[in-house]
Amino acid sequence: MILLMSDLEQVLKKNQCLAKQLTLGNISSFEGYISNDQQYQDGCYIFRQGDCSDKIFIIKSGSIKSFITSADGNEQVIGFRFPGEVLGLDALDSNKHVSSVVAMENSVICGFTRKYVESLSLIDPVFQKQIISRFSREIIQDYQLLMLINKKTAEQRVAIFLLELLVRMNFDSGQNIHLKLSMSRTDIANYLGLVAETVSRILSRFERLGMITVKKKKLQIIDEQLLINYSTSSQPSQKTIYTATEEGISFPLALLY
Amino acid sequence: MILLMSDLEQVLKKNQCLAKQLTLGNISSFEGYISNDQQYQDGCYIFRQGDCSDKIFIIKSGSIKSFITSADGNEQVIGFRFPGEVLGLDALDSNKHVSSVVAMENSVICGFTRKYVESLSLIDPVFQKQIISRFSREIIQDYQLLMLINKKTAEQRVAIFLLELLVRMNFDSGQNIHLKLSMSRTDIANYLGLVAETVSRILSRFERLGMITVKKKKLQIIDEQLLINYSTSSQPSQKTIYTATEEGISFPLALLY
DNA sequence: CGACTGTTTGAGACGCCTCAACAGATGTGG
DNA sequence: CCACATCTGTTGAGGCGTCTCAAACAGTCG
Repeated sequence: MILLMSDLEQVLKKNQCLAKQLTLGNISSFEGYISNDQQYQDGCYIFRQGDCSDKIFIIKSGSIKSFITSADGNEQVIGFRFPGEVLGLDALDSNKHVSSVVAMENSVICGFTRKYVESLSLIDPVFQKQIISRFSREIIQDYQLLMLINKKTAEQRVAIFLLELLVRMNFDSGQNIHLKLSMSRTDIANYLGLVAETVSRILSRFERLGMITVKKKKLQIIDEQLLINYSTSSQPSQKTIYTATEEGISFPLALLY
Repeated sequence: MILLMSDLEQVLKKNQCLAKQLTLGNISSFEGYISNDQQYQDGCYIFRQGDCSDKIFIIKSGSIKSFITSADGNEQVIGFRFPGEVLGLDALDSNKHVSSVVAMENSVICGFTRKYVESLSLIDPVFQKQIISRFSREIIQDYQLLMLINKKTAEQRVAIFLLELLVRMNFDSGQNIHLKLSMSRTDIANYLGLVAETVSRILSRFERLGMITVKKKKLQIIDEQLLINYSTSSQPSQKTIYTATEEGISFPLALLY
């Protein structure tokens, strides 16, 4: 029994690093403890819906989209993920992925087996807490997306989407923020429950209104406050207060609350 | 250290019961290991959005709805839950509920503290596995609801909703199934991204077509196969195959795949 | 250079929402 | 017991937001 504990304690050391990694997104300095570290080209699949797999993944660089496909071939984009974020939590029930994940640009992603995650969770309370938090946040994000699609107009959805991108990509608020839309108009539309034409029209409208400039995949935020106003239904001139939380999980979607 | 382990082993016994409970939904026979066991009247809140709490709950009898409220007062029904299902997983990130949960009829619900859950997870691999599976399923359910709202017509949504109810309430397939709609038309509509009038109209239409009968909250399924056909977009006469999974997590929503 | 994909813009159609009126059930007070 | 209010659910008419369809343009690749 004592032998067992000493074994565990060895693994524990590794864990706390992984726990930190999950917490801080400070990924590159924990190479030694990561099993697979792999580069994916633009358009390559990390995994596909139906794949039997017990891995979860953390994005180190790049960006990916995840989506589910229905029997009739319909695709539903579930979300876009950026460095520091986790993939594959949906497979931990049946060891089968229910979504597909594809790189939107050249990306580096590392994976952990389910067994690894479970073992670490059993040993390290901090790591366990982190995993549970990740799950919980994933659920919260889904809730917010649900309300976005169900209750907001097309304009509001696009405005909120842009604001979400801003914080997910860790930009500071400020004037003239440049960001790259790594996903296509079709993907954005699908994610927001719209069609590509509607997204295009609204982006053009926002540009005419002086809120943004768009040129292909290059997007510049000119007037963030105006964008925030557009994202809220009623008062276009009210001040919106950011409820700052420990991590940038959902600042702009938090506008929904 | 040995003392510690013996302490843990004591708790372990309890755990495996709780693990079973989570697995099988065979709830009533594990009274001794459940902390709080509480009765809620129709319309009473189990918890409210914003409540600081670290509890998760399991429904023993009755039915509940969970929803989130936006800043402008908009409500979005997230889901309906029935006996054996879990509530409150969204609070395990920040120890603050992001959704509200209210009983739709007199219900019995028991709660566990986060600490309890975490401790058990650390000790009992089976329990830990169960908790992770629950999280994973919650995410999968959200994905499916997303696709439902984003990609299906109003008729399909209602058809799928009825089929989902059927399996969630553990009815066998068959002719002339009676079930009770414990939620209001407004709640159904909100859940499906519609308005109450649309739901009412579609239910009436389904009745005219001989698929169901509705009288207030009493609903009878006359022709389940026809309902299944309606839930799929294209071919109204194709045979739909149920992919049977271990537990009734999402049979009818699985029609989406 | 042509073929192809992704994006933009316009015109028209349609599905669902909005608004309104009504019916049925339930509860309350006289 | 009835009159009245209230609440949920039903049904109809009209309006609007988004989709559909179509065309043109830009960028990329062979």
